[in-house]
Amino acid sequence: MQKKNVSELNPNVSVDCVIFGFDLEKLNVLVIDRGENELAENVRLALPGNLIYNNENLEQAAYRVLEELTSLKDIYLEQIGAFGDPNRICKEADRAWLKSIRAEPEARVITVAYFSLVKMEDYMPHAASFAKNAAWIPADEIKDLAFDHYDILQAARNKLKEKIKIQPIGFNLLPEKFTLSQLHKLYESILDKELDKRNFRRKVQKLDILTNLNEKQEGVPHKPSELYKFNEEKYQELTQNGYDNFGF
Amino acid sequence: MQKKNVSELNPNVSVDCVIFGFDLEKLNVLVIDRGENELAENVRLALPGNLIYNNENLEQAAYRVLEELTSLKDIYLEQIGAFGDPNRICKEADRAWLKSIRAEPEARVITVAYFSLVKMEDYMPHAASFAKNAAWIPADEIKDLAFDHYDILQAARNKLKEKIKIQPIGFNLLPEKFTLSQLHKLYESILDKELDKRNFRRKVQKLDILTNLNEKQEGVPHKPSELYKFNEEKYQELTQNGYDNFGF
DNA sequence: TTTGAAAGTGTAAAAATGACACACAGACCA
DNA sequence: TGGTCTGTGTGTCATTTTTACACTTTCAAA
Repeated sequence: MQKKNVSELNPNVSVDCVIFGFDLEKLNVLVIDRGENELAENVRLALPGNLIYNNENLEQAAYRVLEELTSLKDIYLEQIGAFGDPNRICKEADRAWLKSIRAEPEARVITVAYFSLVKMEDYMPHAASFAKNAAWIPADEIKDLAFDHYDILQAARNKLKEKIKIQPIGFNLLPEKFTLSQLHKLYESILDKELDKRNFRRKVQKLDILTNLNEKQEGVPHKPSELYKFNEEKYQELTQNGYDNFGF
Repeated sequence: MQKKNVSELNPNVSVDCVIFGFDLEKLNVLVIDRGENELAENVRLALPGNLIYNNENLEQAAYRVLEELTSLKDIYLEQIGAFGDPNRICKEADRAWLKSIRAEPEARVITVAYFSLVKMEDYMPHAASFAKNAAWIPADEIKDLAFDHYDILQAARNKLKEKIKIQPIGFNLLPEKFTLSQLHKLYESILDKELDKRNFRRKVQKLDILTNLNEKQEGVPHKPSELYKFNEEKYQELTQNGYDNFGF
């Protein structure tokens, strides 16, 4: 057997990324539009992903995919799990598309999915770096995706839901300065249920991980809201001292 | 490229299983002893696992590994995640061992780990079916394992810990009839902390998923305990009606 | 019959949760 | 300039949940 070149692509393992963003109204997902050619409407969209290189680990591969697409680094990233149904590449359109780009639609590919949380303001469609074939789509409006990516998306949403009950990772989706209402809406979007305003605020206050910036929103046609930022130091302090309950 | 035989082994993807058992005292893990030849003490033990076949999905592969080893079917099984560090096969002893069984220690293998929960009584060392090179080892006594299996074991324990806070999967580890004390000890083993006896019992009672069998332990040198069984119907009923809180 | 060992049981204080309604500040418009 | 619109921000009470804590019971074995 020939000596392997360690930096070649592994034909059997890919990573896919569910990249979440929050537009202060609802949860969005960054998807790739593969274009109209021979592709039915419902599978034009796919999650960004790629085969891994033999010399990188899975998480590195996910970061690479993310960075190649968005130029963003230091992003919150977490593994969802592996998806490896032998029939996950069963849609005819997917097979055709694969053939067009790498000519091995018969290969068994298992994929390891990651979800990442991005401040949408850092990667908006009008930015020069925004990939031409990428788009933010509201998570609720996605009805189908290529391959098994719709399943992966649902798994990602569930994982995010569970995770945010335990850790305040939601702050990765918000701008540096945000209002309590925005935070509130974020939790409602992720948990997919209404939360009582006053009870929500009480709970957040008790967590004691927000700093009031003593600034107000400007230009809004109503009473301006106070702005807050996430206080990472305080959070670290709390968790290191064994604080446990960031649950919602 | 030659036509692929779908039932061949995929050289790049394996599954490994963390099989938990509970001896009514502590949590145990089923490990494979690879024997003394050229292997340092700390890496003689490994998790059961194998390469996947190209025509089976990941979960099927995990069930296959489990059944090949224990002859057990219909076991609780859940994915932990994928582990794919390029250096996960770095220990010299592991490379030597791999060479001895399949001669491709250079191949990049990512593994998808599962944990499963087994009633230990169904698979005890003295049974005819018990694999000669397998052994139940108390989870706390395992200090190292082959490859990255020690990391996988820790991930499995964490996953189990999180899961049991949400769902009463612990019953998969107990015999059909069990005492509240045994259940109590199980939760303490998994959560790795003491739980107040009375508070624990009160909580369990409120879950209302146990049936009192109105039988007592026999032959114990102290007040005999009442025996209970897990009431699956009641559990299904509760969960389907949106009951949510099986937390500990 | 005594001893040892685990089973089983209740209460009170503190904390967390859930339900609920109105005054306020600014923008905009007539 | 006064009125309207819109989202912001705030407190309380009843209920449930959590936590901490100690003694009596039952059986086997000595």
